[in-house]
Amino acid sequence: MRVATFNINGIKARAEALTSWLDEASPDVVVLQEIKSVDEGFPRDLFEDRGYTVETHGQKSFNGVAILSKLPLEDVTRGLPGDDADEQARWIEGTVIGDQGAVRVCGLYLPNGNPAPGPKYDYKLGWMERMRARAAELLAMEEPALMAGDYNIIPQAEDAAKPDAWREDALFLLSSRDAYRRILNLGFTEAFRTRHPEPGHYSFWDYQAGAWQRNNGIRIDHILMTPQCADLMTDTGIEKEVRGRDKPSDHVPVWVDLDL
DNA sequence: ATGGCGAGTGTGACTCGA
Repeated sequence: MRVATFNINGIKARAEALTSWLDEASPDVVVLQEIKSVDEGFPRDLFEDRGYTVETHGQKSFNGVAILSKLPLEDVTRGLPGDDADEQARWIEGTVIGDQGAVRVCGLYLPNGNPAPGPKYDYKLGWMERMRARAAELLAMEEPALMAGDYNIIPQAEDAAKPDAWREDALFLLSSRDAYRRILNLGFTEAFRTRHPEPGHYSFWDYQAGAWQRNNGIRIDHILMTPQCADLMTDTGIEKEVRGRDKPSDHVPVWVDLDL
């Protein structure tokens, strides 16, 4: 079973790029971020025609997450627990039933947080505290589960082409990395870094200033797995070349293969 | 990490993103 995450930066603008990638890569499960659409406006036919079950958690203009699954998808929940007043659509969960067992899949779009300091940065750190609570619950179940998405966190200097340029940015501030580390250190395994310890792998290149052409990227899309899930991992990768296609997202897909 | 972009909203020029 292949599970991928992809921040598509707008489902309407990315219909062609996303469907052509799905047709070629054919992942079993994809979590999407920044669909930038209400649920009623999501072009679900595009994906149902390709055999995917579609579950969305959208809002007008911004944010919005979704799960596409070719395998049975059960017990879908929307929203990150812990703040009933939070109206930003950034979290969705579902249980995917594979041939050998099930995995709980959480799709997330973690707040950017800029400018820092400020209310947006406070929201980011508060959101990460709530995510840590949910992550602890997932670990306590002692079953295969993963949290995949756009974390808006550069975990270490080797995850940026120019780390010095990000020192004061909400994606790389020490307090941001601390908050990420507190979640990871509960007992999760980050899929990509376990298999690819060397620097120079990125999942985002800005549209501006020739960032793609200069390979001025950052690695901010991650898949964190519970121990029971990590035991099932057979491979993981980043689909870098997708960034060089027509009308691309500024992010590329990141995936993990599970023996399920 | 800005000279340089792009999407959404909604038709002007703004907000938002990373």
